[in-house]
Amino acid sequence: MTADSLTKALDAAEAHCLERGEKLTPVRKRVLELVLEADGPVKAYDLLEALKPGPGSAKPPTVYRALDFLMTAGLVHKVEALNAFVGCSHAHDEGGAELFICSTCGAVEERHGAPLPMNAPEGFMIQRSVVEHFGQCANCRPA
Amino acid sequence: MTADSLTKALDAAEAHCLERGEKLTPVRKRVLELVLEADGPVKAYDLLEALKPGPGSAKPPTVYRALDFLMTAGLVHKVEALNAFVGCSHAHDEGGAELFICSTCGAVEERHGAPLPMNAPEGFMIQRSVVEHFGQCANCRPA
DNA sequence: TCGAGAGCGTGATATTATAACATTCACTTC
DNA sequence: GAAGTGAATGTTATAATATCACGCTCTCGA
Repeated sequence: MTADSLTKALDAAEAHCLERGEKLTPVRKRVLELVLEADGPVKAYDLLEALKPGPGSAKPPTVYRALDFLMTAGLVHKVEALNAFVGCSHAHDEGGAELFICSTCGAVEERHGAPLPMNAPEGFMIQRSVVEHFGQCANCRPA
Repeated sequence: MTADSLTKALDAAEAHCLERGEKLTPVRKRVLELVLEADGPVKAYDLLEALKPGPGSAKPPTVYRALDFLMTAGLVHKVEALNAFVGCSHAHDEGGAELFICSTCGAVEERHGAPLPMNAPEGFMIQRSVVEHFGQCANCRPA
């Protein structure tokens, strides 16, 4: 992501939060920036390290709170199978996304409107879905 | 699960392992039994507690090794979003299952042959998929 | 001014998982 | 049978992930 598009994404995120009546505080903004800058899924403790250059600040709760906020706002997704987080450039309020994660280069593609399962158990009411596909993206695919 | 069907499931699991040229050792069998007995997803450290009544044995690697073996054999699945494990009554060698987990009673339904995503990125080759749906099963669904 | 609530700092601790190395045991090969 | 081999397990320690609990400092409005 270029510095320019990063700035734009952060501005858009800020606007998105304001619409929701919430604030993208400096800590939250910095965490979102770090997640968006990364090439792939980022670990919470790597974010923590990256935040450290501040004074004594940056303990685990700081980064987990920011991530919770960003997830609730739909700006970041958690990759459950990796215990890692990815940025979501186009904020959306729906919960679920379908993630395609390249195991080689780490690139993550996000899709929405996943086809809902044809074969859910009778009467099962879905509230939240986790859908993560791991494999090789077009670039990394063996010839 | 009744004691009878549990016994049958364990026997079937043993046969399944033998077909694969592997052994369902006592530790592995006991872990599988505990997972199958549970009403829903089980945590690794709960299994560890349940194994303890043996002498000094049962340290974390014991249960994680057994779980790895059982997952590889297709006898157990990991629920990534919960860091928990569920038994799979009908062993199968394919990797992926689609899980429906009731957040109220903890019941887990498993389906295979999930509808594959219509909208995968061009050229993306899927190797492993994690598909977990959380919600209310027919019994727990509010009226 | 003052209370209320959100956000954050801080220290401690809980939970989940793996690394690294020693031991045991069944099996085979001499 | 003795010695070698490999899979499984035991054992100690530690890494990695996540949350709790408490208190401070703002801002905002009554």
